[in-house]
Amino acid sequence: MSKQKIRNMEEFAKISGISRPTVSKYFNDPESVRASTRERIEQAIQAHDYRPNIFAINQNRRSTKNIGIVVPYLADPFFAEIARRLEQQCIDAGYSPILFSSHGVPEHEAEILQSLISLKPAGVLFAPLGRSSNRSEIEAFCAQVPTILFDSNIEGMGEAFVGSDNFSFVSLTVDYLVRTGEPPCLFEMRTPANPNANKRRAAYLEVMDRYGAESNVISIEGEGWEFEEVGHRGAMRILETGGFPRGTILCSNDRLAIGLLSAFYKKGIRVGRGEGCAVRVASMDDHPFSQFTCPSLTTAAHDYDQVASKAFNSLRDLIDAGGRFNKRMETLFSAQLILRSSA
Amino acid sequence: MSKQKIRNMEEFAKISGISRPTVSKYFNDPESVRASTRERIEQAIQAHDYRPNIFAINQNRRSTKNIGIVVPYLADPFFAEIARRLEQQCIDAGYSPILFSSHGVPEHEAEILQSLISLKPAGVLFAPLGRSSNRSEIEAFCAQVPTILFDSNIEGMGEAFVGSDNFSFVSLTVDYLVRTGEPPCLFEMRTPANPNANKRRAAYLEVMDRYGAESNVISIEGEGWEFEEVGHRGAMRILETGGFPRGTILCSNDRLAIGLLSAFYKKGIRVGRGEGCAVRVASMDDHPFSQFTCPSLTTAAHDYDQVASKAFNSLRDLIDAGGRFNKRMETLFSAQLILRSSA
DNA sequence: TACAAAACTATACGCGCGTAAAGTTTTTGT
DNA sequence: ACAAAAACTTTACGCGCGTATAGTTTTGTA
Repeated sequence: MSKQKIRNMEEFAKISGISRPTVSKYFNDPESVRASTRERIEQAIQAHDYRPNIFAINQNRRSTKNIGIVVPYLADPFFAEIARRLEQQCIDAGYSPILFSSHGVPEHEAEILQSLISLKPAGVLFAPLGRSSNRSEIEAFCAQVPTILFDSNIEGMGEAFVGSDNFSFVSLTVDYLVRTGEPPCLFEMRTPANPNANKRRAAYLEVMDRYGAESNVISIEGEGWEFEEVGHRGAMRILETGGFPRGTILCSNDRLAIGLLSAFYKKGIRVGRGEGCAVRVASMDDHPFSQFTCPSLTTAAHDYDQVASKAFNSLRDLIDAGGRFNKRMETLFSAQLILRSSA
Repeated sequence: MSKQKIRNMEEFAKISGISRPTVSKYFNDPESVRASTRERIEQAIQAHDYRPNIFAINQNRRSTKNIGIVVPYLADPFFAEIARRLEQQCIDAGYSPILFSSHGVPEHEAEILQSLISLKPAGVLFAPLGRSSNRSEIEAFCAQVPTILFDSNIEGMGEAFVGSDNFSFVSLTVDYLVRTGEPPCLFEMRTPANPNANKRRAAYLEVMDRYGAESNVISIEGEGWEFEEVGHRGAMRILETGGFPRGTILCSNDRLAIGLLSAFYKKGIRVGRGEGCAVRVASMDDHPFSQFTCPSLTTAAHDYDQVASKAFNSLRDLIDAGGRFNKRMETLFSAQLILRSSA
């Protein structure tokens, strides 16, 4: 540290012996000043620990170095994980990520978008709630702020979409289940919050058809984002009223599977591919906890890193392109089959 | 909507027919202007959808309406939950919460604090990493920004601490286990990230002593915040080298217990209080997923709502008091025993 | 050594708002 | 109905920085 605290760039410029406009130039892009100048400034920064006032910087700029990251439900470790990767990408590239969770509530989502506009972000990485989202609100937002959608696609919204190829999730798992046993029934929510679930259902029907197998969709009731609870309750009801129609179940997502497995456990029904197992369960997402379910969950994994990288790079391109793409691109990454004990 | 977009408060004032200083006064506190004036302004807001420039507002203010929320590891649903409640409290009180996760990395934590200073928050709700935190960094931060610690206490840091009473977690669970069976051994990490773990160990030793029972602490190796993984690996090693010393295990936290239970499952050892169960497991935290473990986890629950409310209200008091308390207060909430199937 | 290009300095203005001071209008209480 | 209080309007300045312009110094090159 040193004597007195510096109040503003004027003072800092004086102390460092460089003119204010040049100092300003440095903070906007250190490479834009002569190496010797850069050194002197950086020495002064070290010595006096000065940072330009972020609010004054952003006041005039049409856009800032902020990047908004919006996820639908942060208490879901899947989103926490993907958000973590996105944050890191932003920081590495010199942006300031600001993280928001809609907490499963459409009104929160809309409010988040509203306040994001005030923050004049350079761009936004946005995973919408899906079905319950306020479409017109999102549309208005995307018209104002360069936005990349990820995870949940909403047709036509944002300048691009980056996510996972739901068809590959289903075909990989169904293929494996058929190859090693029998075609599965599908365990899902009747009114899923997330559009991926609908795509997975459609994929299931198509894949089963391709195998010439009869499809069998079990749609359970339940609203909201507490999927484990919904899966558990739904499974309990089924187990108490005749049971599942097949000994092989494909679960629409891992959180639902966690609830399903806990129901099987409670009923004393052994799940797995080994001896003495009554039922096999596979699922989709490779949720961070799916490794520790009982039994551990055979699942199709998102490529977290690829999705995060591609989403961020797309946003970067979008920012460089001035906020608009000629064509809305959709990038889908294939799933990877993770074989564990449940199927 | 209406004709053209309003650029600034000057224009907005003209259109609404109120002078700019009065409009400014309104935005600082709607109650501070005459009801009739308020109505005219609010009508104009509705009509033209104007919001003052947040950066210009914050530029001059010594502190803003921002409240920083910092948690050590957001991929842990426990912190996601508590963060959600804190966010809501902030919003309800008219503040803008800004959420950060240290992602288990001390350097990130320090950087977060640095950038928080730039945001001139009215206050910060801070759950530090604990052992690995950079103490002097945190100390310097707390000297500049009104800060309330929660969840993890670091002696002397921040103006107050709000958390859970670790002793009650241990005494409740041990008491129950003793009453219905035998005194437990303690399953924990040797070098826990979080200071609560140390308090729980101390409480365990004290409580066991009080019962005249011999304590037995099993400290497993492992670093970082992937507690499930650590718990699983640690438990597997123990099960493969002689097994646990007692048939009753108290786990230092639920995430560790999730790993432990998955190890028992893998080894075909039945956990629970019922017939044919070889071992009972209880734990602490009431992690959002502990309901869906196999078997469901008997645990001591945090009072999420109380902790969140008290932490926020303390911060509010702190802000009202000008950023300093005369005395550093520590508030601890007692645990509540949640009986499920594992013990 | 000279000379153009690059990088700098000095000066000045504007951004959108907070806020103070002085004067004017409206409201309130009696 | 009237005075005091409250709320308002007008005017003006400052915050910390981006950025434009014109002039000066440094750098790279021949």
